[in-house]
Order: sequence, then structure tokens, then C-alpha cells
Amino acid sequence: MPSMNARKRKRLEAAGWVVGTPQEFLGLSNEETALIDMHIALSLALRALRKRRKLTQAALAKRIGSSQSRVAKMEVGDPSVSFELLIRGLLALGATAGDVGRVIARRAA
Amino acid sequence: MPSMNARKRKRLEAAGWVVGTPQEFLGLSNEETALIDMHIALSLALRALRKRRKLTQAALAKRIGSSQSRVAKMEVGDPSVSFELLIRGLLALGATAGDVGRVIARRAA
DNA sequence: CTTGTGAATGTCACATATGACATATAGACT
DNA sequence: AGTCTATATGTCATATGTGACATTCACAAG
Repeated sequence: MPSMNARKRKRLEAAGWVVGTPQEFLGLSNEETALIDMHIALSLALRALRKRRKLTQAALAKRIGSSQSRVAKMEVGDPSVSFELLIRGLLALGATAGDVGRVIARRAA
Repeated sequence: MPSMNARKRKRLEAAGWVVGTPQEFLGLSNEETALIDMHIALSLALRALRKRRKLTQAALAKRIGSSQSRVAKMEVGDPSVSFELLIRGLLALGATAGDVGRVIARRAA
């Protein structure tokens, strides 16, 4: 459904994703959406696991040698955050490679 | 600087070194090791899938808007290559999110 | 031996991601 | 009201990743 694509695109762009080239005005490529979906899945999993561990963003930041502000960006799906940093965060919370793989495969952690 | 050690070991492993307990010798944490293992798994999967698709590195490079030299670095596990680029490569070869997840979980693609 | 094709490696200018810091917002509790 | 605590957001100097390019290597096939 095209209106779905338009809404999704608008939402992503509002979040800072640069997602459109002129020739792709009607929708994202499957690869782009898959990549963004994985990124979002990692973000959500990170927040969920951090809360399960009852840690603050500042505490997690200290574990991975980062800052509270960056952890916040990690969890809200900010596009400036790399996959590597997100995975680092999950591992620091005790997630295994299997856990990370399942998150990326979009199965619940 | 602990990341120096991580980078050093990546280089060593990428060059094919197999040593007894490099983790302890270089002072790597379990999380850093897991991260490197995932990176290597993605590299190997990329090469395997590209060959299955009977594409050259140059052909894959064109698909993802990159260069042959970078694809080569992706496949040999060069530490300068990001997770995102490796995943982009796999997706461009037709891999699904489930495939990528299984690779990261260290199950065969 | 030469030529061709695919892959590896090094370099570099430019782009993106990073931690640190400041600041803002939201809620809970006095 | 004010004051904690946790989280969100913006900026910026620097660290890291990138494509492009040149070169080199391996190994075929003429």
C-alpha cells in the first residue's frame, strides 16, 4: 500500500533518516528498509534489556565507555548511531551472539 | 588505549594468525571477542554468498555503490569495515534479515 | 612468456560516528 | 514553589569509516 510507504518515510525522515533519493520517491528499497528495521530492533532490544537489568543510561554508558547522551540516542534509534555501538551495548548488558542474532532476525530477544 | 588491542587482534586474525590464547595475551574482554567473531562471521558469509551468486567483487561493489578494493576488505575481515557495510553487502546479495541474524548468531547462512 | 581477469593491499581526501559537554524536559518527592 | 533523578536533544572537535585510485598478486589461457 503506497500510503503506508509515504507515512513510514515521513516518520523516518522526521527521526533524521535520510532515506530518499529522487528516483526512489515512491518507496524505500527492500534493503534500506531491512537495514532500518534491524537498527530499530536493536534500539528497542537495548532499551528493554537495560531496563530488565535495572540500569540507568549513565550506568550503561560507563560500561561501554560512552556517555549518557549517546546511550539515549542509541535507544531512540538515532541514525547517527552505528550497528557496532548498538551491539556493543547489548553485549555489555549480557546478551550473547545468539541474542543479537535473534534481534536482528526480528525475533524477540 | 584498549581499542588499540582490539584493532591489533583484528589485524592478526585477518592475516590468518591462530594463536593459543590471544584473548588473554592481548587483554581482550569477552565482549570484544564476540564482536570480532560476529565481524568475521559476516565476512565469511559475504564471500560465500557472493560466490554462490557467481558475482565478482567488482560486480558486488557496483550493487552497493562501493569499490572492488572495499569489497575485498570486507571479505578478508579488515577492521576498517563497519557492520553496516557488511550487512548492506549481504542484503544486496539477496540475504534476508533472518539470514543476517543467523550469521551473527554463528549459525551457517 | 604475455595477456587477461579476479582479488588483495596501501594511500588519501572526504564523509560519518564518536564522546564530551551543555542544556532541556519530565516526573517524583518534600 | 524547589530539588532531585532519569532521559532527551543539540553542538563540536576528533576519531573512525568510506570510495576512489594505484599497485601488486595469483592463476589461468592463449
